[in-house]
Amino acid sequence: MPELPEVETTRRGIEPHLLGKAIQGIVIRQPRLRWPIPQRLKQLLPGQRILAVERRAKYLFLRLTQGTIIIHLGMSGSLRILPANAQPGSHDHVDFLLGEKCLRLRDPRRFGALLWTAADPTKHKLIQHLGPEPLSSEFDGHYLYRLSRNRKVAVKNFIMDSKVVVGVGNIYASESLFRAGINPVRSGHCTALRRYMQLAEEIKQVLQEAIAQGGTTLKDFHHEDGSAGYFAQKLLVYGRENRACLRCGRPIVKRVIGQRSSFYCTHCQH
DNA sequence: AAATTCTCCTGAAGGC
DNA sequence: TGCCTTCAGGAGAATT
Repeated sequence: MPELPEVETTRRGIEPHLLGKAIQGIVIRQPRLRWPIPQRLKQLLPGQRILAVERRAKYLFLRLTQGTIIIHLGMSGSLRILPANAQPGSHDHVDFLLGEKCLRLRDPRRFGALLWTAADPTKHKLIQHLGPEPLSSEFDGHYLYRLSRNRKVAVKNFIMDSKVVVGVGNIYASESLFRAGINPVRSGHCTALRRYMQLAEEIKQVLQEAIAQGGTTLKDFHHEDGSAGYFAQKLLVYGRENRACLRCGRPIVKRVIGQRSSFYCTHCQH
């Protein structure tokens, strides 16, 4: 399930294969993703060059000569660079043809999106209301503390709210809360500044470490060449229900918070 | 306004 | 072995 580190890993993986390349065409085998893939891309794309490959939150931008392609990988999406004639599998929905190579979008669960905009993509309706990037200087403990004053939701839900901060999905929320010693159920407004200071730092650290490891491969995530990420081996609480807490040895608890499974240590996290 | 619930979809895993 | 059920999950939309 691609979270921010996996999307950034994907971006870094595909970027060198795409920069400056001309798109010769697009093959859409299955247009029904989260939103229909615009069919006019078939006319729009041929001849355009890819000028930049950027990321904002979990969205990827392919900046073209005219306009920008916006891609979201949903929870099972992946992008790979393949020979143009590679046989497509059943969930390989889209190919961008780049001469001898192609950029292929696979998304078995089809929660992802592939859109196009002529305007500034950061002003796009899906993008413009997003909170700050977690790795930016704008995001810190003071910021979290300030925004949380009237929020009664669990701190885990609070940091997973993309209007608060982007890119903190279920896995990394659990991990950063464990590292910061905060019980995920604790309500946002009952969490002190010094706790938010540490939490913000742990979020930055866990995301940076995951990017350095090439992302977390649990089920669906693979690199642009099909290889796996290694951060799963560094997870301290996620998926470790009933196993010993790596700090105190007591069993890790699994509980559903806001419709999402959360893993934590009731002894180490308050 | 904030918080919760619903929804999209398919593969994996568990029960019988 | 195979069918059936349940679960996972990002995030917008709908609802309370």
